[in-house]
Amino acid sequence: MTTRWLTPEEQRAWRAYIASVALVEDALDRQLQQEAGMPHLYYSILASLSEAPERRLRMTDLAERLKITRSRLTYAVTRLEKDGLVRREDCRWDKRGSIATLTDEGMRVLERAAPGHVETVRALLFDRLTPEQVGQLEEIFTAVGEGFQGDSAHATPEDVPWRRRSPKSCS
Amino acid sequence: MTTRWLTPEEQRAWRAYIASVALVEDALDRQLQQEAGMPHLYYSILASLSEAPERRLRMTDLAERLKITRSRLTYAVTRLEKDGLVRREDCRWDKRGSIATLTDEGMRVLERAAPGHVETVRALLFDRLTPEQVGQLEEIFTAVGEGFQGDSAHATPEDVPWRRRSPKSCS
DNA sequence: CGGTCTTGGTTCAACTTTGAAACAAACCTA
DNA sequence: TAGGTTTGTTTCAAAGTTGAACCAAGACCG
Repeated sequence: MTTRWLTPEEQRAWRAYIASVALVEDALDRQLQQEAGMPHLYYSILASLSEAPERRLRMTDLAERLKITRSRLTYAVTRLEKDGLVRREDCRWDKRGSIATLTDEGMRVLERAAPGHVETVRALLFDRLTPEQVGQLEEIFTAVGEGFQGDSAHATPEDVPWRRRSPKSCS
Repeated sequence: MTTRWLTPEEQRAWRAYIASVALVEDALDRQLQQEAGMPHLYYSILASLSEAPERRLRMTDLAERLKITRSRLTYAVTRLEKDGLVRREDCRWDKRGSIATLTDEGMRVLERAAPGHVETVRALLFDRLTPEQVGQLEEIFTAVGEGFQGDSAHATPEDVPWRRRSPKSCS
């Protein structure tokens, strides 16, 4: 089929999207780097752990929640562990497993950083949207996210290196 | 003021947004890496140049359009130049200036990669949205983008390292 | 059991990004 | 026009990311 180029409307939407997303992520990274000494992803790792039962999560589960590669997570957790914000423990049920646990110190850092982070998210995003737009935002990205369920929906329609595993959380 | 935490709706929207944006960017990067041997940003650089008059743009202008730091752009252009897709020229009007020009080879690479890229953008985003949602998407991110006009709207409300310069395009 | 395949994590090298510092050329301004 | 400031760009080291390769340890199967 001959390429279905973007319509003018789609093009405008795409450009606005690309530009703003980059700006928002950068601003978030800078804000957290300043106030908590870590990039947004690292903050998200702490946040995810804080919400998990016992503040613990297996590496693979954590990687999946955050939609990042295991390799990237390994690197990040190693750093957070050095900073004393996260601790690695062995999984007793599965000796291959490694469990990341949020330390008390990590929890404190997270709690200290949270207000500023939320404030920034508001300033960048929600304060600029109407309540209806917030709803639309959710619907749009929920729909987009669903495109990644099960299949890859991109590049090579085959070879997907990340498959969801069974939910044996081992906690 | 005590922190205005996110409401449940906002929280859902935020999470859907964060997750999907990451997935989309990753998918885009992989697709372009496979088909064109370069990440999305590099493709965008070529695309921006291709639309500029004479396919030339000053580094700073280019950086601004793409919302990236000059340093990041320098690195990227150096790579693209090595690959022969972009050429650097001196600006005659302002000897400090450096102008990036898309080479014919760069144009060819861009044209070869474009169909696949657009197809991916569709598969990931537009094919999953209704026409109304496309409109909403544009409005939402246009609004968000406007938050970055002139002020910094984030982290340190002062020190903004990027100011818009006068539009002497020097072409 | 013994062999094989899969899964959970880490490692490593190549690449990219970041932010501060360094430069050099324009621009004032007294 | 000398001296100081701003602007355009690059450089450099530290930090982060990527993807392939590797190493166990579970799971399966005959």
